[in-house]
Amino acid sequence: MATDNTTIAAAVVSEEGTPADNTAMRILNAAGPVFAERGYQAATIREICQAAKVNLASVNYYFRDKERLYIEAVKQAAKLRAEQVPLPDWPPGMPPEVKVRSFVHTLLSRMLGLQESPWQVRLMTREILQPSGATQELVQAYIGPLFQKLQQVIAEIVPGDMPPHRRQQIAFSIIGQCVQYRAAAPIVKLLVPPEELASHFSIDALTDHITGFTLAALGLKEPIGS
Amino acid sequence: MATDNTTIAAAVVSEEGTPADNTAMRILNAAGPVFAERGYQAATIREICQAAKVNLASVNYYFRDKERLYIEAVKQAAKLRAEQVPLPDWPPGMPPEVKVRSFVHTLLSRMLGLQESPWQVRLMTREILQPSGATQELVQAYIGPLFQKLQQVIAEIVPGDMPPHRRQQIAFSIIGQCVQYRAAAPIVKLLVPPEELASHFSIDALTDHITGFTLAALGLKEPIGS
DNA sequence: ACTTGTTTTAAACAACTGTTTTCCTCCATC
DNA sequence: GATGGAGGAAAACAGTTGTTTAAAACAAGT
Repeated sequence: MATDNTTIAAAVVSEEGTPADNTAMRILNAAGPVFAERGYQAATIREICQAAKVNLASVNYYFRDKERLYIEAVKQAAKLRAEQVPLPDWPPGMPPEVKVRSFVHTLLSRMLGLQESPWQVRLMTREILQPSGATQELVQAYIGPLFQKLQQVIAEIVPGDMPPHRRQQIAFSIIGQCVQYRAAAPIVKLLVPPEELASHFSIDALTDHITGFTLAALGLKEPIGS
Repeated sequence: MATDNTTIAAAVVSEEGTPADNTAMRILNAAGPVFAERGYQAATIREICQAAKVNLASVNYYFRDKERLYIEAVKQAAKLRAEQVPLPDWPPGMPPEVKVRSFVHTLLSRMLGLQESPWQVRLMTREILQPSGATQELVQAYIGPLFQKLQQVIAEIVPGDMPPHRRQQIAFSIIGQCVQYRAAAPIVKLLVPPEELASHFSIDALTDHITGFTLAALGLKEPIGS
């Protein structure tokens, strides 16, 4: 017996540089993209096992359920993406405008990939929109720290006596501006002419706009209309 | 035979005040909430028929497929929601600040319901995140007009020589701030203490914040930090 | 070599899915 | 009154699903 309790993931992911050759790891790596592509229900264990080149029964052997496998896949997606695009860490004395900009850039880079959004992000987006068990850990490991760090940056800008809920609203305003280009990507594509998409809705162009919009709202920059 | 081609919906929804007692209409009304709740794959025809109190074969009789039924359900959700919360229409001479505010309020009201978000919105959110055929019509009938109208309001504020892609970016910044409270609702609930949620993240409170943030960014109002 | 516990495999299982078929009931038309 | 087509009801169908079983293969300890 390999699966005794909740420490499945720890045993599966094991220590750092796993060559990912053991069965459980192969399953986990194959499951992420499939879940991201098809969604929880439409994804079949058979497809995952085929992609991982393991036997059909392996999923139930190593991860008890389809659901447990899904949760582990979501958790690993968050872990991977946070490693790929770590939160910025600035030396002391860095001006807040720069922090906001790099923060926005990090957020957009996490959401949108270089080409198309990576499976990790698509899987997490799915989970966020339709919570199914892994949301809480997702927030704790991935979104929570990000949210806190953003609030710290905001606190450096706004007056000290501003109530915390206002800082949270501002943080959500920044996050919301970034996130939608992932969540509503198909719609953005339908609303914006394709030639403008490439030039003015790239990560860098959007970083410019969102940073400018936000800093203007906070009084650190001229308003948008010059 | 009742379903011959693409004019199914027209025949089903028929003229205006349908008493919704005919079988096809009962199915359509029952399908929306079920699809919104479970998603396309997890929703079963049997559950829909049971909710509509019609025979199992009726879905395939009136709508050919499960997929056609789904598309019709999405379209009707957009139609219903647009009727429930129509876009604002202002008399000439109304100052742009007021237009922005009422627009934000409308957007938030569409997204968030009075209590919890209605099934129409949840279904549309699903479709947007995972396009499956009805997205295009959804954009044309529901999101497109909204986007255009918002750009008109923006055009009244910003300088006339501002390139169109900048107006689009601003429009997305406004929409993004609103939409996330629907798309990422479970996460907002996890990040914000519940007592603050009710008081400072209601539709009215968020309207105040987002309007203020946006108008400040556009130079129509003082920056956020007083 | 033999035992012991773990992993892998192929097959089977039972439940559920969308869809189709078959039959029955109306009800208007000739 | 007979006829025919449309609407509805129940059953059956064919395929897929997650999961389990039972046997085989393997690895290591003695």
